[in-house]
Amino acid sequence: MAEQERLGRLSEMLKRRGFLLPAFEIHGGAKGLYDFGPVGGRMRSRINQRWLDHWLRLGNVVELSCPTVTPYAVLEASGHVGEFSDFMTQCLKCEEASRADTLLEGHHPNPDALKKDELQSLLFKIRPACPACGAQEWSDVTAQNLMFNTTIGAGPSGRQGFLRPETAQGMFTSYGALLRHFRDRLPFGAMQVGKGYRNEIAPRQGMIRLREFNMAELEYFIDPEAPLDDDLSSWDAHPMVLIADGKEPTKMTLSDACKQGLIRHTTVAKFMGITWEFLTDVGIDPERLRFRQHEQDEMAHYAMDCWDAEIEGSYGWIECVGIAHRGCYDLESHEKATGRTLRARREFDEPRMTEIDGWTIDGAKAGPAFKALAGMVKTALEGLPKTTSFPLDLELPNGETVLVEEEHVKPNQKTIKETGEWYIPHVIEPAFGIDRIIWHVIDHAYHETEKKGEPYCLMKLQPSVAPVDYAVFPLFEKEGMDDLAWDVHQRLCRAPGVVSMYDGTGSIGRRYARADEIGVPSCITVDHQSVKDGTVTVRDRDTGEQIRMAISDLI
RNA sequence: GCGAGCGUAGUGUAGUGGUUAUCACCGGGCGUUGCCAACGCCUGAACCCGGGUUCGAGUCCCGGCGCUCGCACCA
Repeated sequence: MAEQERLGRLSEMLKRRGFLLPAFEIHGGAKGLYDFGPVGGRMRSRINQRWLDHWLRLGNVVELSCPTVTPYAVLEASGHVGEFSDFMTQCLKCEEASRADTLLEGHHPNPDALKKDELQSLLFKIRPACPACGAQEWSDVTAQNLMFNTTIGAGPSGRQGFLRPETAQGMFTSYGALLRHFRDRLPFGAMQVGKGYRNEIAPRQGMIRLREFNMAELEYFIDPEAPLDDDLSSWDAHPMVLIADGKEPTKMTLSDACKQGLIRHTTVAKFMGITWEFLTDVGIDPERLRFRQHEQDEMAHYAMDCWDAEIEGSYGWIECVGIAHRGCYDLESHEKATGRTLRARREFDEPRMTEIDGWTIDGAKAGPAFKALAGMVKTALEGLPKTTSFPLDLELPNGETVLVEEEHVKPNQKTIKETGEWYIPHVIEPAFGIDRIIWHVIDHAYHETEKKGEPYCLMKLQPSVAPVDYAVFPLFEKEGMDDLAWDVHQRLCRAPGVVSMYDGTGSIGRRYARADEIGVPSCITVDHQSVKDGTVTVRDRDTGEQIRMAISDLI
């Protein structure tokens, strides 16, 4: 209850001070869409930048920026067209909407795989009871797609497309360029921060479920046969709360979790470590951070392992990051759909020699004799041992039998040398919900205290993500203090990456309070002495302590 | 999507059919003070949108949009 009230006060402040605002409000608002306001906008871009910098440290990761408008074929290949469509039906009595496949569970081995008309006819045949009212009459099945539809181009030549539901697909489809860039050497990664779109049926809980959201994803391509030797020692000092596959939470190091086989791949563990580092770096309380492994039936069918970073805040434990070992699913899907090769080459330590000593066809004779079947004959023949004698009745895979004469064949004797092989890389994907992370950074930074018996609000943001670095105040807007303060402000604004805010209205205490509320780490005050000797006071947000320093030493 | 509740200045609110829509914080100006939401004076700003009932609607009715919660959905 108290938690609810705190959430109310926090939301009110975020709106009032311009962190987060409902979008398009003067037109009545739009569900699931938010503005980052004059204060939140800066914070968002800082967190995005921080995220990119953090992963760039890996040294083999590049940043991409792919379109949000995505052709139908791309998302069909990725499985999103199928996966993100729900077939809905409505109870004719109580109008409750249900998923057709859910209603038919138990009446079909895999209703999820059925097409629309198959679901429709099965639904009308089985007539399952409505979970809400028990009636058995259902409307026609309609497709509800969670992706935003759009048309690329105008008129009849327009192609169907979607706004992307994740940034990942653009990185998979750029695989060729990435492989070239990294000179054919794995592992490597591509990442991007950007918008994703999901036409949620019921967006809820403020920033937690949005229709347009900020996401940051890394696709890290690895050789599945490479040794699992990622160095996890830098996190040995930080045991983390892990919930493995439905088990009880335990606190242990990533190294131990790998040794016990809870985390199935050391790169997944390493990314969990980097994720932990990033989240705590931007201000997430490590005590309210845990990793939960997806249970087998919860995981996408192709995924080999998946760990979510969950953060506790005003809405309970919320999944904010997913670290998934996706196997070769994505590249393989795009390969199948396009016929393009999306592979990497692995050289063998020693060339592999294969001795072949058997039979093959003599093309000049066998070709005219078997015509269309010649290819099949060749394959079948090459499978036969050296000891085979001809003529021979050879049974082909299609059931036909052909008579192979001695003149149709010749010995096949050769040595094949292979120096390596092509394989489809596996992908480990950390996917961050930036909005959810920003929400929790704010939630964890928001402190309600008292000052002289009055409620006082302090946003203890990490300086690296605070929306404003410095607030500059003239103690009073006269006697040259205003001009000097404005000069200091200008000087700070000209420094690269520094955000300064000038505030000359209200009492000095009020201005400190306003700065504290949006988490400005340092307040600079220009007073009478400043005008005489060029020094100012610098106040620390969290301690309130002030030191005096020369303006020239500020930056 | 269904059900319930709600929608009034920047924020939080009062207002059960009848003057110029309440109060507080808030914002701005001037002055006093001169380092932690100070004081005085002045001042700014709202009934979500559309329709209906009525002599008269912030208030009642209908529809839309939005918010919160529950169910369902979703990661």
